[in-house]
Amino acid sequence: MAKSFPSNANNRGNRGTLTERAYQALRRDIIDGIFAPCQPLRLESLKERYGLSFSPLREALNRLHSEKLVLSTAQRGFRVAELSRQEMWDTIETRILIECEALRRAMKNGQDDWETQMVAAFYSLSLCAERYPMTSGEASAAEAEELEARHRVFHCSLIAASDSQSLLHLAAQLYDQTERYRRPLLSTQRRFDQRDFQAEHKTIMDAVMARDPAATDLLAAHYRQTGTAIESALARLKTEAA
Amino acid sequence: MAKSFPSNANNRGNRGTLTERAYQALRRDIIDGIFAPCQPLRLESLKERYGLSFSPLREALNRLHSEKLVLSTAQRGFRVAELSRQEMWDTIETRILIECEALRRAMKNGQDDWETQMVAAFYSLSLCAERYPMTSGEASAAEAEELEARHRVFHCSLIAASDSQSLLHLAAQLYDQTERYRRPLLSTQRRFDQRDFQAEHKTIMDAVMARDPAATDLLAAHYRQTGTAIESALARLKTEAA
DNA sequence: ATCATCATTATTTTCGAAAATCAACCTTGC
DNA sequence: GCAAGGTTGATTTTCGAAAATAATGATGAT
Repeated sequence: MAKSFPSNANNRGNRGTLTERAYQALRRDIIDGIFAPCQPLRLESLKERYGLSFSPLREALNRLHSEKLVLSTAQRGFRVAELSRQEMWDTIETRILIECEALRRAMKNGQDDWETQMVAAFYSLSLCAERYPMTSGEASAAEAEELEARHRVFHCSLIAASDSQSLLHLAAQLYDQTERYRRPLLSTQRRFDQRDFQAEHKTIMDAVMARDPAATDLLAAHYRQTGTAIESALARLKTEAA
Repeated sequence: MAKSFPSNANNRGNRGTLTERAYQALRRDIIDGIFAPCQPLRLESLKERYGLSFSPLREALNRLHSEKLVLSTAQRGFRVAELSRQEMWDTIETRILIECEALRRAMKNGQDDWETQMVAAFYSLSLCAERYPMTSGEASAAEAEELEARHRVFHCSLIAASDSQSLLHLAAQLYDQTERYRRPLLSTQRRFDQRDFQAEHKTIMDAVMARDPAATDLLAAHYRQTGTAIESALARLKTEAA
């Protein structure tokens, strides 16, 4: 069939090691906001929290550092990276630059199996989106995580046929960096919102399959729209908190 | 005056730690080809070679992994990443995409201090280039390293006034990844070749300062030309070896 | 001879203690 | 009162040994 999708965050082949577990756990806790931005991550308390020793924790933290989720200063340890609207938009715009170029190349090179993967990924995402809570309550963490995963696969599939490994690598990297911003959006959204998003995804996919050059514009607009949605979700959360 | 230039490779603030030393030493040895591509990097032998313990070595190797200089597989340790013409060109083209966009933005936003930095960086690079051996012999490792450093600062200064941190970050990242390919070029070049390069640099800088939109084309051409020069330098080295 | 199984060796990964470093507080002298 | 210097305590960083895992080679059965 086709190769699996690249993933900077996960595919490091370290599935079984404690370092990998530490990495996954820390990453989730940072993205879910268990650790607040700028909060220092003391080795001693992490050791206790996860029941691990220094070595795997340090290694995981270093990995998160290279993904810009944590900051580190020599001899003063690690702390959670801050979030800012400005950084979010900066990353979104760079993502647009990278992914639109990758998309152009994918549309040029893509064959049957690429299109097949895309359709499959879209369908898989649809199923997940339709399971979202209708009106009341928040989506569970597991639901949000599954949606996030399929969403990732879908966006990755759009550009998968690009001939450039480095573009795909950077796209994955930037996807990971924006996940942290997307999370509050996912947990507050309802099935209703998901349908809007899916409609956009469908429009983009159709344009891509038709090799319509305007597909890149649709993709860019989609990302900017997501950015705006995140901003209002954050505003909403802040209002509720107050 | 102005802020220092960003550098993914070095600026991690870990100056004094053993991890930092391990990182620098390993990086140099990989780039200089002391360790051949695909060669496994056994912890035990590295420990002996550098007189360090596991922890700093592992940390350094993980860092090099995220810079794509080494590969790692769970429970099977690390090995030097391979080199390929295809990967080189892929990286060069991506670099062009990123840097040209960054350059456009820099030309839009740049003020006096940006131009000043650029002129300074160019001059500093010129001095170094003029010290290169005229005809006979190879450039020393120290000479090549110094040239590389100033070259980096110059290219970084061109785009420094871009308003996007993420673009600058990616540009630095890609610069680091291409350094490994550039090295054989630097050690075989003579002052003669350096003058050609400096002429190109001058042309680019002048176009940039004049806010000429064609500056991006010049920059792209420069990188592609470098790629071609690397290819022929490699061919030459292979012929000499045989 | 071929294959599977087990023991041995090589190597990575993990641990917890020891050393090094930094921040804060507390003197002491002026 | 206040700066200089020193001491304590908290925290990171480093180490080398121990545990875990993969690779190699040997043994025996089919």
